[in-house]
Amino acid sequence: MDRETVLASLLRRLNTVSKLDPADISAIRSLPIAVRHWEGGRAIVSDGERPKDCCLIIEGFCVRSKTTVRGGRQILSIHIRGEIPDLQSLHLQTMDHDLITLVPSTLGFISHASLRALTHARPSVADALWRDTLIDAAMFREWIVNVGQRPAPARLAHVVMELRRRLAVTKRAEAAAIEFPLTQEQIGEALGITPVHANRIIKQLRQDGIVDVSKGQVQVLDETKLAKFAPFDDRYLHLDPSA
Amino acid sequence: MDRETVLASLLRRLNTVSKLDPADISAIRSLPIAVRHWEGGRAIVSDGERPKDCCLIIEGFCVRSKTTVRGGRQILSIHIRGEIPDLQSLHLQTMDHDLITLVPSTLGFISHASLRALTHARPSVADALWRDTLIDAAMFREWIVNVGQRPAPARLAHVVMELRRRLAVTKRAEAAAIEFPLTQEQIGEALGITPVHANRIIKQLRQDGIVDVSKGQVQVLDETKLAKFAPFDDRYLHLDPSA
DNA sequence: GCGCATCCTTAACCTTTGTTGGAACAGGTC
DNA sequence: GACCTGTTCCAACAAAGGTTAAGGATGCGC
Repeated sequence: MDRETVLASLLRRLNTVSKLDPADISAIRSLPIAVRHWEGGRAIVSDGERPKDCCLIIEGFCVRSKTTVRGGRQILSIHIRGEIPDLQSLHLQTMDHDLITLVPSTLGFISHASLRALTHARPSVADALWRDTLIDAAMFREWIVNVGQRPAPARLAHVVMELRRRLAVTKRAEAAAIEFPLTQEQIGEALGITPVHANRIIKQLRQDGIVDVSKGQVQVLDETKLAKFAPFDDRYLHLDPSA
Repeated sequence: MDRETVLASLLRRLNTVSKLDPADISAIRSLPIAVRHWEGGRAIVSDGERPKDCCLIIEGFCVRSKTTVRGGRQILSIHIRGEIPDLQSLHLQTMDHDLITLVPSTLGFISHASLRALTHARPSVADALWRDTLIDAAMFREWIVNVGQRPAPARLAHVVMELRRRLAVTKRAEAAAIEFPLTQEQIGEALGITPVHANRIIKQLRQDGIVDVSKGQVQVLDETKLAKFAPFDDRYLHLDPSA
């Protein structure tokens, strides 16, 4: 994997979310990044561990999740390329959840040491990364609303809308279909429902002609119906650095 | 309200959560803080606003919440004294949720300008505040698990356990009772259930001799039963700066 | 003391979601 | 081809939680 591509995916994300000046960008460009490939369905870091680096997703999909004592698993967020899903470990040394690949992925590891040196040398880069973790928190807030307030079918539709909006930034959301590499069991874990019920609502959304969730992707069947069924306001994603 | 008391509540929180050296502490001490009193049930900042300062809770209780288009309200977190519930607005200019007092409260407002100057001058203070916002996110993650995975009675017990643990840090959790100034409707909004159902589970927990939620407080009826009913691991609160 | 508003409480009924168990299908391996 | 394993799909029944409606308590203002 060529270093220019790696940096491009990182910088695209940071640039859409914050304003970076040329000096910041060149400082980020000189960050050492160790590229590694990862199988699908494998933990990158697990609950209780103390990682020594942060993980940039160069290509692929990851989820973060927590497991309860009763064995239930809750998916907390879905991550796409360009994101650093465990940036929080920079200041929260011990993981309180798992980070897992959904599909075979290319990852870039950046040591805490080099990140800390960078943030201390350049407060404006610290601000950008800080902001990134705050957007993470904003997405968790919306996820709470999703699980707490919406009926199951609307929950699924909302997750689809969000992922679609985020993929659009990376220029990879084709008009009507997006990648969605979750099994029905994982969809259940994301929405706080059983896999059986996940299957029911997927069927229902398909029959109602709204979206078709299958084979690792989502086909939007009717844009208008979807927008009506799951009203989506992307403000919480804070994609505009000046707003 | 005497300035020393104000600083004490802020520093206690930051000190239990991060390691601050004497120079950091004295820099924080010189932060300008405008103290104001607020009625109960009133918004401090609302969704869509662009506040110019952050709000320290000196005395009282606040919640953060989001309202859906269908009118449902979801409480996202409960905040106690010493906390800065909208620290995130430092880098996320536009609020994506509301911050509301539950009871008459004393608040300290600290301008974004002075906080930004401080974090840029002292990277270690920036790290401490950054860490604080990351703990915020960790609490949201646990809140997602609570709403997504646990049956309603266990959800309530978990919220009680968490608040109890956090109040203990401020030395105000008496052995068997804690302040819990939420109406049953608000409890429902926190747990993602209707007020009627909130009433049902409160009754059940009381009858089962676990906790008694009433009159703005929670009485723990049986410590052992509670611990068994709602196993609680406080790791996600990241109260130990070195862990 | 009366009236008003807010909160707590309960009951009956209905809808959504969970549980159990099993069939059908695909991809991979021997 | 036969045999895995993981996934999708489905049906019947049970449990949790939502809805509606209404009565009782409590505190506050007048």
